[in-house]
Amino acid sequence: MRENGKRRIVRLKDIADKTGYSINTISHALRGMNDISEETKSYILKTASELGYVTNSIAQSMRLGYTKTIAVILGDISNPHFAILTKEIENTASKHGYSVFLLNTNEDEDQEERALKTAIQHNVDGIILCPVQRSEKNVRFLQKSDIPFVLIGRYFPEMDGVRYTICNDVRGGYSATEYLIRHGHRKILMLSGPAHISSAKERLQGYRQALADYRIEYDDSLVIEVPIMETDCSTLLPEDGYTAIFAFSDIVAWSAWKVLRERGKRVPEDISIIGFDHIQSRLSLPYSLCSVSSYKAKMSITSVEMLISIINGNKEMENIIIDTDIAKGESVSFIS
Amino acid sequence: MRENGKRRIVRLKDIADKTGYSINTISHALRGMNDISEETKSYILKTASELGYVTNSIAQSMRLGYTKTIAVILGDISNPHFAILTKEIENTASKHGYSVFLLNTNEDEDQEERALKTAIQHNVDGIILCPVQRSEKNVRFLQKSDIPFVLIGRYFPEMDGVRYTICNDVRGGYSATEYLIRHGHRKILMLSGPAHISSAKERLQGYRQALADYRIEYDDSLVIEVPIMETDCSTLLPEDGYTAIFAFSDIVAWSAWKVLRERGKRVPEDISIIGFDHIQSRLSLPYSLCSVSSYKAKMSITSVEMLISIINGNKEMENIIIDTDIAKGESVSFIS
DNA sequence: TTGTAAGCGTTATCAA
DNA sequence: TTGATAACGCTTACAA
Repeated sequence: MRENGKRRIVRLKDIADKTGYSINTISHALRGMNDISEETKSYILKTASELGYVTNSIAQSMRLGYTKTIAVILGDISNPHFAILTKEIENTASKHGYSVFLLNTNEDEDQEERALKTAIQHNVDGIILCPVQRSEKNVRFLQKSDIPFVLIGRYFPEMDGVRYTICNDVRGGYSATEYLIRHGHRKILMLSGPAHISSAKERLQGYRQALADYRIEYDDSLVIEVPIMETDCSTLLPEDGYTAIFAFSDIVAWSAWKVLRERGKRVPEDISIIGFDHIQSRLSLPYSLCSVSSYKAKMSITSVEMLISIINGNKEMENIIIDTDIAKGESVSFIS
Repeated sequence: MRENGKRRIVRLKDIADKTGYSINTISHALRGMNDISEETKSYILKTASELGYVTNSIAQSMRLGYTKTIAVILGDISNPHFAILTKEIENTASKHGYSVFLLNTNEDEDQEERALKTAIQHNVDGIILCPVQRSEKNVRFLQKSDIPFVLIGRYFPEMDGVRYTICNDVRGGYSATEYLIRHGHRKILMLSGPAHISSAKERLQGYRQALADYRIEYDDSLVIEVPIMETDCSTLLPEDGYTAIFAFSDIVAWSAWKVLRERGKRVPEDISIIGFDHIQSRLSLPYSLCSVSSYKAKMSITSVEMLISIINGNKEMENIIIDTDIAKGESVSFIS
């Protein structure tokens, strides 16, 4: 199959040579156009499959101007939350005939920039991006490049014309906090994400709003910022001063639970915990973490469909803000 | 930036027109070749970046015959084990200048076939595949297509010339079982994976080997096959007759733990559990599952480097079988 | 119903 | 040091 080191790919020309028809006829026949006689068509199809022909979409793209690929660019696919999103995105994209380039940013702005350039270089038709949000730079660059894109999970409130699919983080943060308050908690530790990330900021905002509504004084020392790529918050978790924790993500929540347990504290008897993302929707674990569920499948499907719609020239897109729910779990109890 | 609906991509020609040089000169300058004077070069580079030029790798591929892309095809990226592998693969690939297409098979042979064809269509330079293994069909097809590929995590013992990176599943299964035996267990339930999957078969083989070595009679009824895409094994788990469980994967192990807990059994006091994959290397969880650790990073890195080596024409590749270790956890105790 | 030729954006060959 | 031209494999407009 190899000739002088280079892989021999079967081309239209090979089928043409074999059948005696022209390249054009082969092309038309293979795409089932109705200007080729049934006879010739089936003869060509047979020969093509005998030779093991597959469309060369590189050449096709060259001619047609699109690649039927999208890029999915996010922080870290090994984070279950992103993994679940990506699964649904790939699935939906594939249903629509699109293939997915996967690129990690590791939440680093430079890597994000490189990822975006890689995507553009490969002529992807569109990009789904969970932005690092260190600054607006990379998204501005994207905008200028005029490539269709959709943000997922995070957005820039001040940027106009940037489409996004997010969940209602303010509401989610609010209901998580409210849920704890209704269980009698008043000293609620917030393990927040970095302030430059919109979802972190808005969950915190929801937290503060709930405190205010329930006339609980906001205490600065009860808000701790956990780095976004951190999986172990042992050094960050205060020894005491709170009866409940609201964590920015399930990853952080589980880690906090682990640290508490190592310190001899019981969950939920001593400390209640609520997380965000509900990764247990995919992962069957013995102990259930109470979590704000963000409908990952819906978010993924919406973002793909939104992107494809933009690719197809639709200018008037509504941003999508998906509802959240409390997924109850044993990590929260009434205060004793 | 858009003209009549189509995105305007900056081409070499645009830079040529702007600077007055020929396309050839631009191309050489941009690639830093030393047959262009420094003056012209820097002038061209400046203009290129002003216009926002990025290489069109589609056109480049067309000409050069390679795409600098690889496909990663596996069962389900939302499975943390695969997610971690994929993260490392993408990271390593990117270091070597390759971009990654992500394709899920959902452990279905037809979807696998479609994924392979999609990959080939997009002219990937190589494929990393965790095969469905319903049959040898798709891998035979791959072999015939002559595209470089490497299997990861699973292999076909009877197929010659198919390169793979796996962990030592027999040894892993053996040491897991031995570990339980040394903790006094003799009635060990094996929650096995489907028999057509090599890793499942070999872990089971290790289990049987260990039983034999320790003179424990093999009991057919203690081996249960859990479907590979199953995340909930509640209907499959026997009520009693065992004091320990060896699960094919951590996913299954955690699920079993959950079911046991729902049934009022304590882990490890009543039942000990050991899993496989050690996904807690990435995920901080309060309760630690004892698990066979399979060095996912090493496996991923090796598979990428192996693939790239094959792409570069290396014919003599050794298959890699990676060692396993027991990652201790509180889910196993001495029998009481 | 089928064939010819141009063109997508790049790189390589050869000439100036 | 720079420029003209062909070629990669495909689709499309037009010709036969």
